[in-house]
Amino acid sequence: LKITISKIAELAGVSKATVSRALNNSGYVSPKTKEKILKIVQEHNYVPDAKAISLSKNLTNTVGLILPSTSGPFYGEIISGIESVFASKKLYTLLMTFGVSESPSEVRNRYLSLLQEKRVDGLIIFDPDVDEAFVSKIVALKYPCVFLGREFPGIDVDTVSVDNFRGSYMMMTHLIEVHKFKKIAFITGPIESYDSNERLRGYLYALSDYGIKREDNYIFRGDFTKESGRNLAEKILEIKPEAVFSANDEMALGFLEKLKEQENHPQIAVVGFDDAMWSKFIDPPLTTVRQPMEEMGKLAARIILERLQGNQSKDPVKAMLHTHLVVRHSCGC
Amino acid sequence: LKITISKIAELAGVSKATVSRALNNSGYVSPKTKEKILKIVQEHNYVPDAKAISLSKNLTNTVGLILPSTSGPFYGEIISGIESVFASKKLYTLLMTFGVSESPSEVRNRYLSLLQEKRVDGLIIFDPDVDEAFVSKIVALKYPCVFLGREFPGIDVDTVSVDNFRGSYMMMTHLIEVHKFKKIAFITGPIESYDSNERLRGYLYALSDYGIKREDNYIFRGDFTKESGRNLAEKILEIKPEAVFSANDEMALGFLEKLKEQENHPQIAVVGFDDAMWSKFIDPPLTTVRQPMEEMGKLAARIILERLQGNQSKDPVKAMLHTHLVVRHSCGC
DNA sequence: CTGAAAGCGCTTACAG
DNA sequence: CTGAAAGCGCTTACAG
Repeated sequence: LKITISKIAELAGVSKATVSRALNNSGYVSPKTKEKILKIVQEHNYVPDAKAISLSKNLTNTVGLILPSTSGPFYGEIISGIESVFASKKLYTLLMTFGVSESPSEVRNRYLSLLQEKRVDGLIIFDPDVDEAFVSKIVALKYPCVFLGREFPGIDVDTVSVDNFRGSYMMMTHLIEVHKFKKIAFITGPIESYDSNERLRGYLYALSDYGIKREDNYIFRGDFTKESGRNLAEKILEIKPEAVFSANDEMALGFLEKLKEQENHPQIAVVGFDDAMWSKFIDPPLTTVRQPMEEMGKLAARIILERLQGNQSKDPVKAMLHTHLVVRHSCGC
Repeated sequence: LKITISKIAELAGVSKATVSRALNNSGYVSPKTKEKILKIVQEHNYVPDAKAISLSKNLTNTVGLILPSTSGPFYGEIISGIESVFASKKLYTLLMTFGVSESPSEVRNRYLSLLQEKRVDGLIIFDPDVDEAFVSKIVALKYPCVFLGREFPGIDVDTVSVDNFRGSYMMMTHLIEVHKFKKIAFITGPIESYDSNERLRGYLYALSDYGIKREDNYIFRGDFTKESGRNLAEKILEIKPEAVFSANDEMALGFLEKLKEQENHPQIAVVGFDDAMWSKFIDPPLTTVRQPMEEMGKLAARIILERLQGNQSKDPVKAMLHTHLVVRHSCGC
């Protein structure tokens, strides 16, 4: 019943090797036999089994894409960036997302095993909290891998990250130069978040560069959830800031909502980071920093592609993409 | 260099078959030899090659997930629904999205070939515009396949869809019973959209059931984009409706934005469909209909799983999930 | 230009 | 309880 290369060979009166050559345009095949073979292939609607090809070539033409569970705004963009370069190259994407109930180490073992089982030819990994030890472990496997959203200066691995520091700094420049704000509160993300720390660093550097004294009680610790922005609102209002810079849009929204619930609430500028899908729709439309997630996906895909095509030994790519200030009305503009 | 089952067998002084049995707990292996084998496996960090297993078992443990390019609100939810049931079952997801520049037939051939190449064991397909002929073609391949968001009553195939008709009808009930509206305009999607047509059908049935005369000039043809909602606004306002029911949230938003730009604009109820990620954040928060996308993903995954476990011949599952009315303020509540 | 044969790394009757 | 052997469906030197 099942139609294989042997059947085709038999029907065409040639060997499997010749059929293989005809199908792959590899080696010489006389035009006549080739034509005959292709005709039979057509008639029987024969398509070679990818599993067999994979085994004999030791190549799956598949790369694993690892993303956090969050159905956040940008994961879709990363995916489309990647897919747009893979589709034309006959490369496939094996998607693995984190389960909410899984521990970080379970997740990591799960995606590590994709490589160990040789189920994929390489990996694109967006794992915000991964540690250097694990990255080194992955790298030791010698498969093409690119990490997204993080930098590992000491490790010989490809990374594509986003300039959080600079984005944050630009936002501060806007608040300070355009709006003349001096009393600017900052809401951080979780203490272990690399992104949050970079954004905080941008805030602090800008203050320093503009000669504004840093006040530690202007810095509030959130956890990236909208709730935390809400809960912090009261305490933040006590210091009577001119502006509140939140390390992400969610917390900015939480703060804004709580703010609007106060009667006679003060006019405070509120800005965020991420440019979430809804940021432009809220009231007032949120001034924020946009991360080039689609570009990130595209670049990662191109890097993997190049590695797959044999440039395994080239120097690691350490790319950092620029963020863009998105000025809307919540800053007072 | 590469460590295979043969090496392990050699090191353990047994045959490959025995190693295979020890690893898979298939057949009998004496505790002693099993222990010895497992120890060596550990030491050498041996992980069997998934490609080889796939070939010999003719099973990839992978299912293809086909989604439109749109990084829309619900695709993320579908994915997490699917992943949540696959992760624990050692099933993998091959993700394929539509390229914007691709023709529908190119796209379909691309995902059809996943099956023909035996790259996946089954398919979960969200292809809003697929035609019956193609569905039949897929079905003929005899692989487990479930179609999302559409029904094919005449075809022996699993489907998981959403009750657009009922969702639309419920919305109308709300507008008519709670708000006593009679003059309700409707904005459709593209004429060929199945979803749009079902939603329109709900609108028309409700009118009829409540004895409200249907006025054809209350129905406006949009194309699901925000722009089309905007562009239709002027014409819609001419008929002075009490409420505008848009076949999706995007167009409702477009209409709302245009409406708010008019000075002294009338108080018109505006409601949508989809419960997009941003719908609750806009001003006023949008009353809409929520589709249970995560559930959809979960159910599809469970169906595929069951088919994969051998219940290939069972009757096709024709599931239709309920939508939920999400009442916020844009309807006047 | 073509074929026989070995190989990719597993699994699985079958025989003992 | 274990091993020898065939098989999964391809590719690819090698020889001619």
